[in-house]
This record gives sequence, C-alpha cells and structure tokens, in this order.
Amino acid sequence: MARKPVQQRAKATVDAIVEAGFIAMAERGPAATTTRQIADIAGVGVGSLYEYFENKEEIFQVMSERFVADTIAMIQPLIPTIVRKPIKEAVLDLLGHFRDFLQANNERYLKCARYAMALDFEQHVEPLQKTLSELVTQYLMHHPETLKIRNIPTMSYIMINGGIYSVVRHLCDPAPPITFDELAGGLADMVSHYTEREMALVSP
Amino acid sequence: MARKPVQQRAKATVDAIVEAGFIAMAERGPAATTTRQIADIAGVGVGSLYEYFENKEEIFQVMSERFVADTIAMIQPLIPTIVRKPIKEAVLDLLGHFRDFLQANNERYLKCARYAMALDFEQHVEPLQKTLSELVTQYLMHHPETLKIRNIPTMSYIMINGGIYSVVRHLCDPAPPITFDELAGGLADMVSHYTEREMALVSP
DNA sequence: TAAATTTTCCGAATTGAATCCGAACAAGCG
DNA sequence: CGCTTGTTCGGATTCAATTCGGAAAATTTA
Repeated sequence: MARKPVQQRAKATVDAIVEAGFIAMAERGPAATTTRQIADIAGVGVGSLYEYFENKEEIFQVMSERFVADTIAMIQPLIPTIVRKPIKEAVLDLLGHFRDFLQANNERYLKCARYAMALDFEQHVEPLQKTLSELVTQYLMHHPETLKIRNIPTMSYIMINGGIYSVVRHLCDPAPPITFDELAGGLADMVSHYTEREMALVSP
Repeated sequence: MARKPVQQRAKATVDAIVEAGFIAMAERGPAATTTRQIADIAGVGVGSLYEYFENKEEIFQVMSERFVADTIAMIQPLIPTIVRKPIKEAVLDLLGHFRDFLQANNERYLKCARYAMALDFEQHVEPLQKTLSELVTQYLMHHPETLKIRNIPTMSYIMINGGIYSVVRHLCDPAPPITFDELAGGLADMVSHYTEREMALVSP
C-alpha cells in the first residue's frame, strides 16, 4: 500500500475501495474491471485509489489477502468440532462450510478464488495451506491410531491442493459432470479409503 | 481469428506470432507482455498481429488451445502402454511424462498451464479432461476386476483435476515442501489405495 | 509478360485506461 | 483562530491496444 490511512474517514475510503473491488470483480471479472468503475462504485475519485494503492493490481492483491484471511477465520472456529468427528464426516463438514463460504455474497469469494489461484499461488494461498496443515495435524493427534500412516505431509499436500482446486473448479462450472455432493463424497471417500488402507498395511 | 491466412508466408507469420507469444509469456508472464514485444520477437509489425487475431487475448487463447492439443498429442500414444501396467506404475509413468512435457522449452507449457487454468477452465481444458477420462475408461477395460469400483466418474474427476493442479502448482513453486517424486508417489498411492480398498469392500 | 486483383504487411495516428500531480478541502492542534 | 498535516479530487499525462489506409508482394487474369 502506497500510504497508510491515519484518519477514520481515510480508513473508510480504503474499505470502500476494496469493497467496490469485490463488487466490480463479481460483476465483470478481474480483466474487465477498470479503475474508473471501482472508483465510481466506491463513490470516490479515481485519484483516491492511488493514495492507498500503488496500482490496480495492488487492489486485487489486498482483496486476495482479505479473501484468504476470511477463509482462515471461517475455518479456525470449526477446528475443535471437526477434529472430533470420524474422517468422512470431518471432510464433508469442512467442504460444506467451504462451499457456503465461497457462494455467499453473490459468489464474491468464488470469483476471487479463481483469480487468486492463478496469479499468487504461493504468496497468498500459502497461509491457507498452513492453516489446513494445522487442522490435519490436530486431527491426527485426536486419532492416535492414524499416526502410523506414512507420507502424511505428501498426502496433506495432495488433498489440500487437489481438494481446493476441485471444489473451486466445480463451483465455477455452469454444467459440471457430477453434483457437488458427489464431489464432496468422493473426496471424503478418497481420504477415508486411503487412511483405512494405510492402517491395514501398517498393522495387519 | 480475425482472418484466415491463405498464402504460405501468412501462415508463417501467424506461427511466428504464436511462437513469439510463448517466448514473451515465458519471459515475463502474461500480464507483462505487450503487443509491441510480441511483434518485435516475431519480427513483424504491430499491425500484423491484428490481421489474424481480434486482440491480444485471442493470441493467448490460441496458445492455450495449442498447449492443450499438444498435451493430448503427447498423451495419446502413451495410452496403449499405460493401460497394461499396474495402477501405481501407470500413474507414475503418466505423471513423469507430464512433468517432462511441462518443463520442456524453458517451461513454456508450465507457464501456459498456470494461465490456462485460471481463465479458461472449461473452454480449453475440457478436451484434455475428456482425453484423460478416455484413458481411465480404457484402463478399466483392461483390468476388469476394477469395474466393480463405485463412483468412477467422481473419482476420475477428482484425480484428474486434483492431480493436474497439484502437479502444476508444485512445479511452479520455487521452494516446494515436498519433492516431485514424493508428490507423484503420493498420487499413485492415493489411486492404488482407493482402488484396493474399494475392491476389498465390494467383494470381501 | 504485363495488367489487374487479391493478399499481406506495416507503422503512424487514434483511443481509452492507468497513473500522476497540484490545487482545494477537511481535521487535528497550539 | 492560524498552522500543519492528512485527504480528496479530476484534469493532464503516459503508455499500451487497436485501427486504418496505403504500399509491397503474391497470385490470377488476359
């Protein structure tokens, strides 16, 4: 950010700009949104954008950050509940919340996710990855029998990345080949079958 | 495309433009490549771009199409070999070829994949998805015992999408938390464990 | 072959969006 | 209230995308 807002009304301006960014992005997609549109929706002059953001790109970056932060904030309180459930239910529960979250507010975050997954990859999605790894760790600690499973970091990596992408892709698809429930069930089965098979292999 | 090239030299111009697009994209990423750069690299005037492409975006679209077509062309001849292998080897084999393909030519296609996965989703990646579904179908026919597995379309969807994304993401990451071999092995295990567990459940 | 026609190429001119900037307006503070 | 600092703004500027009309090359026609 080019400059920090110190007064209250300046903070409100920054918020209005980011909010306008979400609205414009949800309406027309990131490529088609102009600085003029964002300024108009926010009810500020175009010049004001550049008081707090280096350029248009940075507005999207901040939106991306907020998206990831909000996702994490959505997941954190679920952790204590989720870690106590059987694996399949746990996955279904998490995915259901994730879908609702992405679709809220005219799919604001779904459109943002599509953008964020393309450009930033490491930079912004990484904290989310860390949170989910944390969730996996806690889950394992609540189910000590699963600690025998090999390659846990690798499997986390695959399921977290593959899971997020599959869900975002599916929700963006106007004519998906399978239903969301099938997708969620499939991901849950994938995890639970893998777990069960590993446990069978390790302690026969 | 705005107009079809009919003469030979015009076809060469179109090729040079697309080729230049790949080079420019690999160097600076899609956002930072200008029409001037593409024209300079291709050795043509800026005006020539617009003889055969509606706009800059369409150049990227054609690149995307070529990327997907080349990916399919890379996979097709592998199918007869792959379908005869045990599941784990089959997955490892496919992933190895996919990685080499993405990394060839200064990672030209890896950078393209990153872009294609963001924007086009359905439109361009879909033929690839269809080819891979085909591969799965053929694999199942060569291993009749696996036909009992439930939810095959769902599992294909998850493994194809999740697999492609995980690999692209991993190869783009300058400091990945796991090695590529671990990732590939993990995906292979994921598939094979799921298969084994399903077979055990269905015919105990 | 030469003229006529079609195709291709080009780069200066146009357009429009992104960004800059300095004047005008508000807020905090002695 | 003067003074300083923070904020807003929109016209001016910059730069990339796109257009356009004419020249050059290829092809066809006579």
